[in-house]
Amino acid sequence: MPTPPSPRRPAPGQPRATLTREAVLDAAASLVRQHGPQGLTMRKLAAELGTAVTSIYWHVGNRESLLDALVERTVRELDEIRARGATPRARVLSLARTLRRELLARPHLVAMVHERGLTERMFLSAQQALLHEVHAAGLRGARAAEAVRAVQFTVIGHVLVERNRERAPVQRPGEPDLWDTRTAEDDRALARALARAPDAERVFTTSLRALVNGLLPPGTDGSAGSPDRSSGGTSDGPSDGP
Amino acid sequence: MPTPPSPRRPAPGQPRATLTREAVLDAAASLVRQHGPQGLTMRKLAAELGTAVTSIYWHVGNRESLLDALVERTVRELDEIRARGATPRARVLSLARTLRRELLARPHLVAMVHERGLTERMFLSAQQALLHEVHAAGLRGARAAEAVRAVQFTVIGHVLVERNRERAPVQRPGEPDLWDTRTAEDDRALARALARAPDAERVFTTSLRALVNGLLPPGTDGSAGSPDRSSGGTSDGPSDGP
DNA sequence: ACCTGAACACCGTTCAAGT
DNA sequence: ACCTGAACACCGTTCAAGT
Repeated sequence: MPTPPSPRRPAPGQPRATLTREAVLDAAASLVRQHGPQGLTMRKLAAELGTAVTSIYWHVGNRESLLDALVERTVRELDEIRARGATPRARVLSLARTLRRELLARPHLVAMVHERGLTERMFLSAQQALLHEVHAAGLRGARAAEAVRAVQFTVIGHVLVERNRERAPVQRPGEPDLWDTRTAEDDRALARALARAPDAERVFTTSLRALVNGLLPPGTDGSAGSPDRSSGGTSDGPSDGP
Repeated sequence: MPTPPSPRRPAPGQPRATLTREAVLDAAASLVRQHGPQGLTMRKLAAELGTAVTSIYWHVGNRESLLDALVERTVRELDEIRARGATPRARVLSLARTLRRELLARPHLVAMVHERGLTERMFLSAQQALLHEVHAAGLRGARAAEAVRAVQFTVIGHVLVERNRERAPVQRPGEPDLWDTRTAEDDRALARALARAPDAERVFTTSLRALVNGLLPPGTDGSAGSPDRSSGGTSDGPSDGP
């Protein structure tokens, strides 16, 4: 949310307004977003800010605590996610989609959060919100916990794979034949479903909707619209969607 | 680019014979497993091997392609995962558990695979195997693809969170009260289910079993509710691998 | 074919010294 | 309170020179 409103233009050697900790963090975050943590060197950062390398140390201590501050900021940003929508179902979907978008917007920072063991902390607010909706939909106890986790892991998994495809080597056209021959085993629809590289957001929304339909009990939501699936006797696991 | 030298066999017990590419990779992998990629410096590696820093360059080119080779090796190792068990259900579970174990055994290397966009490639073999079982259980087309992805994402999600807990800051005792007050909302069982830090493997197996029960159509498997496994030991995975 | 030390450019960090 | 350059230890990499 806090965007760079800094009036500073990076003109190396040019005197400017006083250097502030916020300005250092902004410039550092920008470098990390573009080139990852190893693209952030104290000397490049100083050049970007037009100061001496050593000035930075006064404001942020050292490189490690600078990265820590960036991580802290990221956690705080992800913590501000709120649900939107009328029904629990819609609100869960909105949470998942927002989560996905925010994670994809800062992959390097998210990776740094993970390295520092703060992934769960980062998800805490979203987890609480998911929990609230799942509760509102009627789930309790272990069932509710499972549902929250399922959504969370699905988001993580999708983001991971998407992020991976972005930086994947060429492979995109040659990919299908990994699946064709006997791999997909006489099931062409499956082969396509697995090998295709379509609109990632659509795929995400679709499979998440299916998951939510399987997880949440029917009837809490007018928009359910799908014929109820019979699950055998005791089994109550998530079914599919449309 | 330097060509790979002939596969000469170094004396098994002896730490110091002639320097070989394999020996370099082994030592490098060991350093990465212990301290992560940034713990691998060419100079430390040379010290470890008892050679001059520059000798390494003859065998592996440079640091970047050394890391590439490590990644390649990791992908190859994860590619060797095989299913075990009698029923599709059991085989899916065994695949997931083996996958989890192998991923947890080399978190840094897995992260490097991901950075290079090879995550999907690394999962390819497991994905094919999962697909085979899901097919055997009777799923087809998009349903089968969804099931494979669900298992895959669940494994990834669990490994991510587990890994995260390992390196998380203290927080373990203070964690529950994040959930207590109005967070878990009058549902104490839920609060405990979400905040607890119990045997991670058990949690994994339990939620995966639930997922599989929900995904696979009933009737293909007689052992639906069998209370067979209660031992804590890791009993199913093939301990193949280098 | 394999190994070596010297040398270079870059890095994070400290510190005495400035204002 | 803030900023600075010099200096140090460490890094990856190149290269001419050894065997």
